[in-house]
Amino acid sequence: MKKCIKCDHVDGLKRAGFIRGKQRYYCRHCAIHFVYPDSEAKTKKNTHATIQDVAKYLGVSISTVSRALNDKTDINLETKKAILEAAKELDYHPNLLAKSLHDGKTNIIGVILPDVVHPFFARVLAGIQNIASKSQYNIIVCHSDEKNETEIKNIENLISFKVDGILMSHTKNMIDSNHVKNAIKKGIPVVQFDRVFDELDIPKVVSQDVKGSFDLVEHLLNQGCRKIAIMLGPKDLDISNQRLKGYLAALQHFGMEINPEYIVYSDISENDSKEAFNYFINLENPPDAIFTVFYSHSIEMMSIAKSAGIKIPEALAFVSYGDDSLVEFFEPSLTVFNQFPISMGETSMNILLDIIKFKTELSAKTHVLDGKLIIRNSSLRKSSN
Amino acid sequence: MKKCIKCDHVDGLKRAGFIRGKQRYYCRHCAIHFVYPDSEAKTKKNTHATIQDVAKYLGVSISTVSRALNDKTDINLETKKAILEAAKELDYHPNLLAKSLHDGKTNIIGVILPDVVHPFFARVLAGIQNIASKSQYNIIVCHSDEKNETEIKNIENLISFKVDGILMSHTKNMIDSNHVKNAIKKGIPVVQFDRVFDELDIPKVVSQDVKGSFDLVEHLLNQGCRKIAIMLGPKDLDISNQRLKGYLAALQHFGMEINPEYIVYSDISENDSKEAFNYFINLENPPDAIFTVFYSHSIEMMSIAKSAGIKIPEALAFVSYGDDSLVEFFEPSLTVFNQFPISMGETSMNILLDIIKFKTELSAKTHVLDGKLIIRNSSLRKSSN
DNA sequence: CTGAAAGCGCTAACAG
DNA sequence: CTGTTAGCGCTTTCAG
Repeated sequence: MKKCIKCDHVDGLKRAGFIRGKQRYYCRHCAIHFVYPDSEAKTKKNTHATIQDVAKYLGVSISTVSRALNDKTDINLETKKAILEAAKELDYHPNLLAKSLHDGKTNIIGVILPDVVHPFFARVLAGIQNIASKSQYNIIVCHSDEKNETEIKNIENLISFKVDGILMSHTKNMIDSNHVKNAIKKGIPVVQFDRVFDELDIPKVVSQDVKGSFDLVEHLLNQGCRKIAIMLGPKDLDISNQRLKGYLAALQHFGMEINPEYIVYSDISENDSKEAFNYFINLENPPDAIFTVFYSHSIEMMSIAKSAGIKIPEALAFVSYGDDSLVEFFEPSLTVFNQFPISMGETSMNILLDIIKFKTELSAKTHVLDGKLIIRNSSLRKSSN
Repeated sequence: MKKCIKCDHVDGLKRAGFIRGKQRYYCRHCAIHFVYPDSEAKTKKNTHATIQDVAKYLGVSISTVSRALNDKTDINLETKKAILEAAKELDYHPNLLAKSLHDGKTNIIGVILPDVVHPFFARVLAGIQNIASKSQYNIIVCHSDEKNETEIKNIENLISFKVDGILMSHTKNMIDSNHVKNAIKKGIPVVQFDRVFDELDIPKVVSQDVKGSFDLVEHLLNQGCRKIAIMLGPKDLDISNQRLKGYLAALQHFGMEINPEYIVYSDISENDSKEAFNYFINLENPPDAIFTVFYSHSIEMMSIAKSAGIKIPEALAFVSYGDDSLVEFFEPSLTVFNQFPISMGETSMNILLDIIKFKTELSAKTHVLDGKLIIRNSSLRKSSN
C-alpha cells in the first residue's frame, strides 16, 4: 500500500497525473503533490530491467505494468502510455523464461538434425526457419552428428527445455525409437522428416522416395541403359528401403532382370564412393548406369570415371537425388530427382504448428512431398528428351 | 510437517527405511510402520514430472530431492538412492526454464546467421555445435536471412531469452550496430565472426581476408596473368574492403597498375555473376583472370565462359574463396583460398565461452584464422607449380 | 481502473 | 542429514 511521502498516511492519497513520465500523487493530509523518488532501476547497468523496475520507477504496481505491456483493456490510457514510455526508457525486455515458466509453453521448437553441413538438411532448416520466424517461434537446433547417443541426449535436453514441439530426422543407423516415445509420452508433439521411423505413430514428412527412384530408373531405361547399379544409403534407414523399392519396382515394371550384384549400401564414410565405383567397374558384367542416392557420390564417381577415360553418359550414365543448385555446373551436369528440401522444412513446421495450435491428436499420417526429375547430361544419351 | 497417518501426531514420528522405494515411517504412539499413500504423480500422463512429484511420491521434502538430484554431499546415501530411483520411475526431467530463472543463466547461446543454406555458414554452425555439445550449451539459431530488420529482431529476441552469449555474422548490408550495442549494454557477451563491425569494441573472428586475396592475386601473377579483375561482395561489408585491400596490396607490391574497371561489387542477387561476367568480357581491354569472392560466382562464370568457347585457364583464369569439398570436382577444378569455416565456428564459440566462464572483459581483439591457398586447374597455366 | 497475492519449478540460505 | 522458506520474473485471479 502506498504511503504519503511526508505523513505516512495511507488514506488521503490519490493519483494526480504524471510528471516527467512518473506517477504523481496528492496527499489530502499534507496538501502536497509529490512523486516517489527514483529507484536505482535506471542507473543499474549490465543487468536486465524487469517489470518490477518499471513499476518502481513509476510508482505503480507490477500488475498494472504487466497489463500495459500486454495490451490489456482494463487500464487507463494515460497510465499505459507512461508505462510504455518508461519501459522504453529503461530498455525493458520481457523475460521469456519467466513467462514460459508461468504459462507452460515456451514458443520454442527443437530441431534435431543428423548433419547441419549437408546441403539437404541445411535447406530443410532454412525452410523451418521461414515458418518459425513468421509465427514467432524460436528454434533450438540440435546436431546429432549422426551419433545415436547424441540424438538420445538431444531429446532429453529438449524435454528439459519444455519445448513446445520437436522436428527431427534420425541418425543414419538409429534402430530404436524409445527416446522419441519418451518425448511423446510427455505430450510433446513430434514430427519426423526425411529419415523417419515407420513404427512411430506420429506425422511424417518424406519425399517421393519410391517414385523418385522409379522415375530415375525409368529415365535410364528410356536412355537405353540396361545394367543399372544402385548405391543406396545406410541399410538401417527406412529411406534406403523406400528408394530400393522404387528401383526394384521400375525394373520389374519394365520386365528387366534384377541383379543383386548391382545393389550396394553405403555408410556415408570417407571412401565410400571410390570403393563402390571400383567394385562396380570390376564386376564381370559391369553396369552401364550408376544411380547413387547422394549426389556427392555421383560427382566423385564421375570424376574417377572421367580420369579413367570412361565416356559419360555413353559408356556409363549417372543419376542421383539432388539438392544443390550447383549440380548443374558439374561436367557433365548431373541428372537428379530434386526433393525440394526447403519445402520439406516448411511443411514439417506447418504440420507441427497445427498440432500445437489445435491440439490435434497426433495423426500418424505420412505426407509425401512432390519431387521432380531434372534431366541433364550425365544420363542424356538420346537427344529426343 | 509430517503427521502420523493414523493418530495425526507429529512428534513420535521417525523414518524407518524405504519400502519399494518409498520412505517408510514409524509412529511411536500407534506403534505402526507405514508409508504415505501414492500421490497421483505417477499416473499423471501427458505432463512433466516435477521435483515436487518426486518429493510427494517418496514422502520427503523438495529440498531433499533437489539435493539428491544435484549430487550434493549432505544427504543420506540411502535417501539419495531412493530419490534417484523414484526420479527415473516417474521419468523426471529437470525444468531448465525454472533453473535458469533461478540462477540467472540459461546455458543457451544465440547464433545469428545471415544465410543457413550457404555452405560457409552451415559449416561455421557445425563448428559452433561441436564446441557447444562438449560444453553442455544449447544453441538457438536465428536466421536473419540477410534482412536488417530480422537481424535486429533476432537480437531483441535473444535478449528476451536471456541467452548467456551471442555469436553473430551480420547481414550483407547492415550499416548500423546499435542493436548489438544494446545487447552489450545489458551485459551479454557478443562475438562477431566473418562479417564484423570494426567499430564495435568486442572480439571478432575473421579469416585472413587480406592475405587470402593477396595470395590469390600473387598466384595469378605467377601464372602470367596481368589483367586481374575482381568481383567483391556487397560494398557495405567490412570483409569486402579487407579483400579488396589484399587485392590492391598484391598488385602494388608487384608493381602492377590498378585498373578501376576491373573492380566490381556484388549484392548477392540472382544474376550477379552473369552480369559481371558480361561486363568484364565486353570491356575494351578484358581481363585475363577473374577473382570472385564467392566460389559459386566463379563456377557460374566458368560455365558461361566454357560455352562461349573461352579457354580456361589459358585465356581466362579463375580463383575464389572456397568452402565446399565439391569444388575440386568442377571442370576445371577451382583454385581457392580455403577459410576452414568449421574452425571459425569452433574458435568463435571457444572465445565466447571463455568470456562467459572467466567474466573476462570483452577484449576487442580480432582473431585472424589461417587459411590456405589450394591451387587447382582453373588457374594453373604453368606446370611448374 | 489498480493493487495484493498466489503460483509456475527450482535452488540456496537458514533452521533444526 | 532434512525441512521450511524466500525469491527468480511474470501472469492472473480476486478484491477493492
